[in-house]
Order: sequence, then C-alpha cells, then structure tokens
Amino acid sequence: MKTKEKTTTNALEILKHRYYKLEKHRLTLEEARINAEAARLIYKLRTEAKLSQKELADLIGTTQSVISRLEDDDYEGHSLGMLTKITAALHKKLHLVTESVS
Amino acid sequence: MKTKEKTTTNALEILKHRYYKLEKHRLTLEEARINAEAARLIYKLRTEAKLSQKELADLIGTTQSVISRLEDDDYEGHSLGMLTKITAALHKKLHLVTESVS
DNA sequence: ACAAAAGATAGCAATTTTGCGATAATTGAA
DNA sequence: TTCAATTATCGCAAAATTGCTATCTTTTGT
Repeated sequence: MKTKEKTTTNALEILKHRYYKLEKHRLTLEEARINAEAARLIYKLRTEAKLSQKELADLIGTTQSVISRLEDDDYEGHSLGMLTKITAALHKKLHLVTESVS
Repeated sequence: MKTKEKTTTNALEILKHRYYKLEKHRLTLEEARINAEAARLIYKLRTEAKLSQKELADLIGTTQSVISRLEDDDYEGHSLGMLTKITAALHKKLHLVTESVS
C-alpha cells in the first residue's frame, strides 16, 4: 500500500524549504566557480611553462586526454592529488586559501 | 622463455634514474604536505565556527565519520568538491594559490 | 591547400573516494 | 568515577575519478 506523500504544512516549513533551495543553489554556483578556477589554473601553469598537453601529461605520467579534461571549465572531478602532481611537476607549491563571504 | 632483464648500462641512464627517484620523492612529500594542509584547513574552519564534526556533517549532508576522516593529516582522498561543500557551508570562498619554488 | 601538431571528445575498465552504519576510544562536565 | 558528547576507526557497497585507447576537430606552419 502506498503511503500518503508528506506535504509542507506551515509557513515555517515553507521558509525552511526555500532557504534550503537557496543554499543548494549557492553551493552549485560555488562548485562551478571552483571547478573553473582549477581548470584555468592548470591551463595557466601549463601555458606559462610553454608545454603542450602531451608534454605535461608525460611529465606527470598520464595522457593528453586527461590534461584536456582537466582544463575543461565544466569538469567536476578535480582532486588535490592531481593538482599537486601538476604543480609539483612545474615546480610550484599549491596552497588552499579561504576568503570570508559577506 | 623469459627475456633478460633490461639493465641500466651507462652513466647518463644512471643519472636519469637518480633524478627520477628524486622527483618521485619530492612529489610524495608535496602530496603529504597538501593533504595535511587540507586536513588542517577543515579542522580550523570547523572549530572557528564552533561546530562539532556531527554538526558540520549535517550541514553538508554527510556523516561524522566522514568529517573525522577528512581531518586526518594522512588522508589522501581530498577533492575540490568536498572542500567546496565545506567552505561554502561555512560561508567562505575557496581559492587555489600557487607559489614558485626555487 | 596540405600535413603535422595540438587539443577535444567518447567509451569503458580499473582504481579510488565517498557514504554510512557500527563500534571503540577519548574528552569533558558533574 | 560515571555519564554523555565528541571523535576515531573499521568494513563494505555505491558512486565517482582516473587511465587509456581511439578518433575527431582545430590550429599552426610551409
């Protein structure tokens, strides 16, 4: 037997729900922003080092298609591990910095 | 039939091999450093916000044991996705910064 | 225009990370 | 000490990322 759907029944719940959606949206935007930041950082480091994707790939022991994927603004799979391999290969140190948001 | 092992046969190859080992070691150290930096950042943000691991976990929709794992200096699985969820939940913006190494 | 180099995209297996419950260990307050 | 809250650790399934090959598209140089 199918149970009745739970519905939002009062103003407070409605407001909470709206806030939750707002928060979820803010998170989505934040994730898109940081993904793009990572992609552009990799592109910037590689081009400043005057390397092709293939050359950078060889340096860190992977393939060109992987580098291409990492430089895609929409790629969502960035890991600290990969970022560290790249920055270390190019003789840079990576740091994580946070900024307060008002 | 088992083929003969390829051996390093000249000085240049030996030097290349030494350099490779040095580079690999430098990468290992760099990875350990950035992993610890991520772990400490999460701990710092959480404690400054006066939250328990359980409370932060609820904020980002996961469990306490996950937060505990993320705050372990030796944890190697940090992703930008998780770091972004945490920083966004605590109303901070994450940035990736690189420093030249001499 | 042509060829070569560089970069983008697709698909899939293998590896890795995450999510999560259970439980042990630690810390803090009364 | 005792209890409650907090944190650490373990094990495993599910989900996500990586590695890699092949192929297509774009860019560059002659």
